[in-house]
Amino acid sequence: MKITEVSGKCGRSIDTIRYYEKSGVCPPIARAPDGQRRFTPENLDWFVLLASLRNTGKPTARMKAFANLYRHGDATIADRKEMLEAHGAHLDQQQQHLDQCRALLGRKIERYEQIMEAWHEDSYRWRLW
Amino acid sequence: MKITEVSGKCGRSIDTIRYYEKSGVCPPIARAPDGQRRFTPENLDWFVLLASLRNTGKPTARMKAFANLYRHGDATIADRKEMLEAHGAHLDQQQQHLDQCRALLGRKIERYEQIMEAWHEDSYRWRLW
DNA sequence: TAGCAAGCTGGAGTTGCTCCAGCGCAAGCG
DNA sequence: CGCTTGCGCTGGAGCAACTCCAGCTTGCTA
Repeated sequence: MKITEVSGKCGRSIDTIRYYEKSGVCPPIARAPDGQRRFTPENLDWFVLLASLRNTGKPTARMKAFANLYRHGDATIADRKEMLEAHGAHLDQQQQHLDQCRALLGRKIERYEQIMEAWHEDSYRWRLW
Repeated sequence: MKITEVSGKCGRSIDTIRYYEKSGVCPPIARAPDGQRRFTPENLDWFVLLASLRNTGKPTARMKAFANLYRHGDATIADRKEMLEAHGAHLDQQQQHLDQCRALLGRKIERYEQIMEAWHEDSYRWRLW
């Protein structure tokens, strides 16, 4: 698989994918004889997970730690499970932020609507004089 | 109100609040004679909104645009409402990311649990030989 | 009156991208 | 056969949004 395909499937830019390799957030990618990257399906899986975790705010440093455990095989599964569960808690926090923001936005928009309605009422025109 | 109080109430660091003023994301804050910032309740409101929008990924550039409209009074209310509604759409997208990530995490954790259970079964011990 | 907490400023450092110039290679086309 | 076009590569600069720090002032308190 070439880089544009991976980019399309995981939803990150080509530059970002190269950056991930450079900074060690993913294992080194195999190269064709001319130096182009050739991704395995397993590589793709990794980028899909990576993208989803980054979408929800996991720092790449923690992803590196995760990648490190992964390299050491099944013995680290308990640790990895713990890391994913920790991210689950983070998701809950983000959900709160989302809900709070929605509520705040709702109130603001409602207030704006009230003001705009008032523009079309006599009471408002009176106040102008 | 002093800066620590605002920091506590809007959930951003003191440095971040100063940075927001420096970069024009909020109106200039009044100063006490000795140069310390003194925040009005309206200032606080602004930071609370700002924090909520930043928590959910609104870029500060758009916040500056919003601040600009705000400075021009009620005539810009329709535009401001539109901006907030646009952010609402962004929230929905984030919600999708969250849900997708939760699903992915759930699948991964489930698989880890299966592997860990297998460690305690004879079938696994057999495979070792 | 000394010491400590809380504030200030300017500036450097960090994270996570993003963009760009300049190059190689391979395919298609006139 | 040479030429253009497209895709890929690298190294390095630039950027957003913080974050941290040194070095200073001011105010309270023991």
